[in-house]
Amino acid sequence: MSGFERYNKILNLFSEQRNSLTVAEISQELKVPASTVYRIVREMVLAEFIESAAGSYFRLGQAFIKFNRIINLSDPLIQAGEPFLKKLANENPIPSTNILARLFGNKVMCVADFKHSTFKNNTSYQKGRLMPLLYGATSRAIIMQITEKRLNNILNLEGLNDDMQKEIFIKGLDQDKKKGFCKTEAQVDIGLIGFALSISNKKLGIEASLSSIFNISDFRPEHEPSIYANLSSYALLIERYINKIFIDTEAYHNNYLNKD
Amino acid sequence: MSGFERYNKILNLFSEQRNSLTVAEISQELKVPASTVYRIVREMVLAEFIESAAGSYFRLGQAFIKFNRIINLSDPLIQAGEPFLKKLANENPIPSTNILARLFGNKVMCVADFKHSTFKNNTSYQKGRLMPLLYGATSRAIIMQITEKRLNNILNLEGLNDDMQKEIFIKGLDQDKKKGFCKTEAQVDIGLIGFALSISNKKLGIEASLSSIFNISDFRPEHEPSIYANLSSYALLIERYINKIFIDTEAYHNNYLNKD
DNA sequence: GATAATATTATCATTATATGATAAATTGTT
DNA sequence: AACAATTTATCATATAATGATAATATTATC
Repeated sequence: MSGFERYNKILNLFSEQRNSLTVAEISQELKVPASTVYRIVREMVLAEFIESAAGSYFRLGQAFIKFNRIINLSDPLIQAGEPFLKKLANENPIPSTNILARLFGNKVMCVADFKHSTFKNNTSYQKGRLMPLLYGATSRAIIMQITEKRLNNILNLEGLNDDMQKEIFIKGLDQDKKKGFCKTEAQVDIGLIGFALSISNKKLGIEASLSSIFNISDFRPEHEPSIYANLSSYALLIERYINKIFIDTEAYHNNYLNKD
Repeated sequence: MSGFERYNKILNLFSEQRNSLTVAEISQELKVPASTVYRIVREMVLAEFIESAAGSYFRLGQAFIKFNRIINLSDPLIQAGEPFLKKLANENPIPSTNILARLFGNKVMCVADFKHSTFKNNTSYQKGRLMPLLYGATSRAIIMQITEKRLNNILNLEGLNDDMQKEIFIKGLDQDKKKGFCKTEAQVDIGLIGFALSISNKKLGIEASLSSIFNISDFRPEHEPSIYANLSSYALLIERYINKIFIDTEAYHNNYLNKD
């Protein structure tokens, strides 16, 4: 364990379920002596990446709130996409949750979401939550974009090692790719149906998706055309807006440099 | 530069204004050779704390979104306070922004906010934003809680070195402490008036404040009683709820341990 | 599409830092 | 007040970070 990994491993012990830990627990999990963990934790407390909670427990620190805000204000995907999620929700024919997601290691992470007030369901998708890579339209619309080689690596990491199964999965993806959209039923949450389209920007390295999730009980086949129409027009709008941001940023940087 | 500080210094170069940087820029700012910066940045990119953007720029990474979510779900102050902010906003006699804030190093950070739909003003206060320590009711209601010694250190860090000025400032704080609430006009944003109360929990180490911000143009003296009534009842509610969370968490931990 | 300019990675001897066992101090509990 | 648990300090040793330089890779320019 060395470098940033040393710190990251500690941070990654924290989760939704286990949001506070003692030094003894960290020490046990990482098989590192307590004296060493104390030293490392103290450093991170100083930087407010960790904070001490009651009863010798430690929690994630406020620094994450601070940096999260900067990302919200500056991430081109969030900036470009978030304003449209509400509009998409309002134009969908039935109650929906609408999601912008992107790759995060070998998982998919929701980076923006808007749930319509009439949508009654606790979807798994929430901003910041990691989702499985192999299930759900949201994820499929992302991994259908990446190269076969990378996909293969990621699939292995996710535990899909069987060649037969892998081939089936990739064939399914290829079909979705041809169609240009993804549709899955109850793959992530039972009772829900999801539709997704890819969003990408090569220059910015963005491999993302826009998706709408509905209750199966609300859904009728005749809704499908308008769902696709909405998704595709907003996906296009978001891609264009991302491009605009990219160009503006470039201009800003050039300007900044010239002033030296 | 050593330990976590090495990584933290790089992260802290990113800001709302400067949300992407090149290695050359980082190298210049920190006076560290580019070859070293490349190595460090690569590590952080791997951990997704930094990500590469277009044109050899780097940005803050998605890891912050992930950890921010865990904090939102688990921070006792946010958990206890956030649900009440909307209610407070609805019960205030005039349009308002309502804020939960706490100490963050020698600054004050907003950790939750709710702006009423009728409140038309871009307050500086937004979740994750660092605010000045010496100005605004929100900040005063926090620093009035801390010990004289610590306050003195923090005031020095904030550049209030003059003994005379310091004394005046502390006397003003003491008066607010006696009154039990803070009221400031136009100290942070012109055209706004703020009211704040302290929120604390010793066991959890929480030193925070609950505040309501209004447009001066909406405000009439006859509103003041109900503003105070609302703030104090919600501050009390939030403190009690924090305590409940504290007790529940303790019980959970005990339960967890007994199962071993 | 070749060439020049930038950006990124690799190498490696030197220097600096992290490690962890132990002891000491602090804090919390009964 | 005594005891247990948590946290900090110490220090010799092992390990990792540093930065100058060279080698690639990527991007921009003509």
